[in-house]
Amino acid sequence: MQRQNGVALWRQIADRIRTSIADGNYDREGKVPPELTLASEFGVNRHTVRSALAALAEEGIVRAVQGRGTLIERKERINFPISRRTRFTQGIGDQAREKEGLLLASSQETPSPDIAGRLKLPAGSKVIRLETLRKADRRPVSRASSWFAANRFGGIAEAYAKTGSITAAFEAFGVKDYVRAVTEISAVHADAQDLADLGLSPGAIVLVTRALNCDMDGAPVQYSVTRFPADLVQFTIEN
Amino acid sequence: MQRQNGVALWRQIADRIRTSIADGNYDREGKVPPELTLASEFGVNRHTVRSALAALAEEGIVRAVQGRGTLIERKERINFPISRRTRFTQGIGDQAREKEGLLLASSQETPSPDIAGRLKLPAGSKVIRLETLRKADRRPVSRASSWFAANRFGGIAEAYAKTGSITAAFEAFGVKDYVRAVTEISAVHADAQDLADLGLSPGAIVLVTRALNCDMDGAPVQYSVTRFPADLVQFTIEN
DNA sequence: CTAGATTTGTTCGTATGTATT
DNA sequence: GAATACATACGAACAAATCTA
Repeated sequence: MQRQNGVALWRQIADRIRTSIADGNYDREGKVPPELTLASEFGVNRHTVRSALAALAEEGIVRAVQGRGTLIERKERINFPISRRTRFTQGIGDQAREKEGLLLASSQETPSPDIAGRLKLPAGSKVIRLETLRKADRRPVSRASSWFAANRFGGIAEAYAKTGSITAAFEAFGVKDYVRAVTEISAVHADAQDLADLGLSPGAIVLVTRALNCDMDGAPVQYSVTRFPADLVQFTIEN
Repeated sequence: MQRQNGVALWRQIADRIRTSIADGNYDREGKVPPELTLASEFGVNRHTVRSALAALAEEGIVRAVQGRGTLIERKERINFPISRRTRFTQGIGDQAREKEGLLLASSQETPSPDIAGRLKLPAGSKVIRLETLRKADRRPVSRASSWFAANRFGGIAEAYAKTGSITAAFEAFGVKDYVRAVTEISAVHADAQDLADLGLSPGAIVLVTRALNCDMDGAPVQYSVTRFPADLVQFTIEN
């Protein structure tokens, strides 16, 4: 365990305990080992372990009870399958009881060269941008920016706001079906926006997907950049 | 930019600049904006920005030159395609000149329930574990633990050590072809092992894949957990 | 039920790292 | 580079809640 490298010891330890919980290492007992045990395992003071556990308690992952120990409140990650037929709501399935899709903002704008290229738009085209937030069981699980060709999908913001579903909104525009063409996955540290929107703390990890959806004629209909809290989400690709 | 959250300001800023570089935001100039510009952008003191840039220089990402500015030395991420026919060496393709595969260690052991289940092994079976490190242009790009059924692949460690390729090693055991059945992707903070093996600094992000390969009869032949430095690697899924 | 062992909660003090001016 | 304020980390000791024999 290193010191003096810009990341506080207690946060490094919090990260390791969080991973251990997600990996199911403490499933037997349903609680984390005692503070003194963890302290000697990590070779640090008990105060440092306590700071780490306090951070995890803040995140709702554990709950400390005097005399009993530190109980695990929430452990598994939500799994998102990625396939040709990726659908957000279906993907979550029954991994969460309450599912919510919010439209944060929408606007019409001139696309960046990158986005125009991905959507194969002719020069001078406009796009509609949707900013959306998805929650599962009250917790934010994704924050997406999506772009659509304005001439084909004018008014999609209203359709999404009404239904809370991209699939339903597409149907209103005659797109009965669509498929995921490409997905890029990377991971970065949460930025200020992520901290606010996804309710994360600095140093948290965000999984970023850049995805292109096409209609059944192979024409791009949606390009989106979605950010997921990495401690809550993983992806599965089945071939 | 938040303080008091376990991650030093200079490291948060280093992370953001690193991401900006990887996203190509400074491609125009080939260098990072002046320290005073960055300082006012992030709302911090110039000393703090200097600490951040010093850390990035330590990682070999930038190089400060007095009078000229802070030049970008290395920027793009390596892209790994994930598909039914995922092959490591082919995947890198011509994104790197020098490619290297090292066998760090190998052993025969009793599998954990998780691993026995993934490989569909009968109770009491043994497995062979391979610890491998891959480099591209001298930099470590992945660190893998792989498990194989011992009764079918006894001696695969030697075959891998000789060829540096799983595909070649499989051929020696009569597995002419294999396919990727499932890939799980998640992201965590680098642990002590990652810091050492992948040459990362604390707080760095590691992309973790858990992959199952099957032979053409659909029988599992390899389960592996691979860790990639997130600032160097991204994944692409084409459907 | 009591007594002792376990485990978390709290309060001192001291030294070092971080960030600003 | 120096001075200052705050955050981080360690150590020792004791208090309070819970469990166990």
